[in-house]
Amino acid sequence: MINIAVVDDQNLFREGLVNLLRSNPDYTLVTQAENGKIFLEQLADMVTLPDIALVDMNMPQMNGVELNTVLRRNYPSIKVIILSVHGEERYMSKMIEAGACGYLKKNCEITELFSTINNTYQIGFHFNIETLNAMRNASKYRKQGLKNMNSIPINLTEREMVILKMICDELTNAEISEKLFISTRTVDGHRTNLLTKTGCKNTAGLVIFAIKYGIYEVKF
Amino acid sequence: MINIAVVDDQNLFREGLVNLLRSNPDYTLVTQAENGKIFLEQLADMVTLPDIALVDMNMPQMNGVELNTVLRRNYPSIKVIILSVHGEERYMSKMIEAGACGYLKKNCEITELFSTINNTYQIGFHFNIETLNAMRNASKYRKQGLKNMNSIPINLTEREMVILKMICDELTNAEISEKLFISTRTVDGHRTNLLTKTGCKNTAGLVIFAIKYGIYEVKF
DNA sequence: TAGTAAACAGGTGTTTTTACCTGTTTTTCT
DNA sequence: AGAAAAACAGGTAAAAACACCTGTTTACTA
Repeated sequence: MINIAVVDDQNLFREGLVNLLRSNPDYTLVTQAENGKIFLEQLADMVTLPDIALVDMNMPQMNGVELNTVLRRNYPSIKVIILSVHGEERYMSKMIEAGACGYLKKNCEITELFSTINNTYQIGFHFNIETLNAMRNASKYRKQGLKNMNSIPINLTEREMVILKMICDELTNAEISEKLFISTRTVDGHRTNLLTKTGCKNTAGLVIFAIKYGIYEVKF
Repeated sequence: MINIAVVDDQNLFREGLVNLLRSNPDYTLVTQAENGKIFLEQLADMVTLPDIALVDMNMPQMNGVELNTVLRRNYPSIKVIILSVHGEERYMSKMIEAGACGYLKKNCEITELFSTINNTYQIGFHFNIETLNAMRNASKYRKQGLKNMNSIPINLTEREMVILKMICDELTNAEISEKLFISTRTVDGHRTNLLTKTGCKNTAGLVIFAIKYGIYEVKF
């Protein structure tokens, strides 16, 4: 018998998941909560702690990483499986560093849900090959001198990337235009597009954006 | 049927392992080699490539990591399981970054050897909880290592630091002057001093300098 | 107490960036 | 073949940055 808790702010999804878990006779649902804060309060006066906590990554008040960190410290026996929606793979490594024992996409197969829970309970963790690759990449990026490589939240064209890099190299529009054999007006246009696309105010903002998203690499 | 190769320079251990593998009817030993170099030569004129390669970490000529890297590039279908003696846990994360699909201690149980091989063949990888913890720690260390910023090679005054930070926050001279209750001319003076002291050409250079030396921290 | 560094601030002018336009050509995708 | 996206480039003007000058006040310290 595995004691399970579900922490997710999306009520419909949570209820659905709860029902799904109840359909499996091996599981006992000990509690469910809307966010990390409520869950911690519930834990405080609970007799039997859950073995497994299925925790949504994105929650108001206290998100998955934060909750994960607190649980790791105060309730190390609880194994946390992170639930995420597609496209949040870039946070995988953060999760694992924070102490997650498993990682599941919300659109996974039911069998995968069950096998992840069972494996995590028995072996102590469960990750699929996808998670592993995400971790590998995260390590690689760190190697390059970046703490974390967030994927670029907007679509920059190839040309915009090139010009952004050159801006980071302290080149002026005139210098960039020379190097690329284009008019300064064109460079200007790209620069303007970069500012609007990124939502930055000026050059300083562009440089930070470039570093943040790995477009420009700072040599230490 | 799983095709297996063994690469290990310790002849006795290798022969023992080979016999052990032969005892399992699910496995076919396609080749064995003393080191990475020989193994690569063997692979070159081999008809059926191995599915799994059990590779010792410490080998003369070409060690586990190097071989791993080459295999990953030239024979991506071969899944590498690293064999190591006790006390080499600190290299685990290196292995995984290099593309290892599994990690086994040489003093492990035979059942663990078999389950690792089977899991790696079926799922694509297999790690135990110990490996996972090693990876977690490695990430942590890397994180801390990055905080060891280079010490600032020049003497910036307190005021210059403050203004440099504000420049990184995308503030203009006018905005900085407002916040600090000083004239824009003064801010301008500080900015000029920053440029001459750091040897930068413009704002982009200042931002990169600030990040490089930990004066400004990029939030990821 | 004289010297020095730092913060302050004014003047003047140039260069660069930023912000609006406008449009054409080329490439890419359907 | 037609639509859409990207790269290209011109005009105008204001805002900001950059350069080089001047000087005062304050504080520390040799």
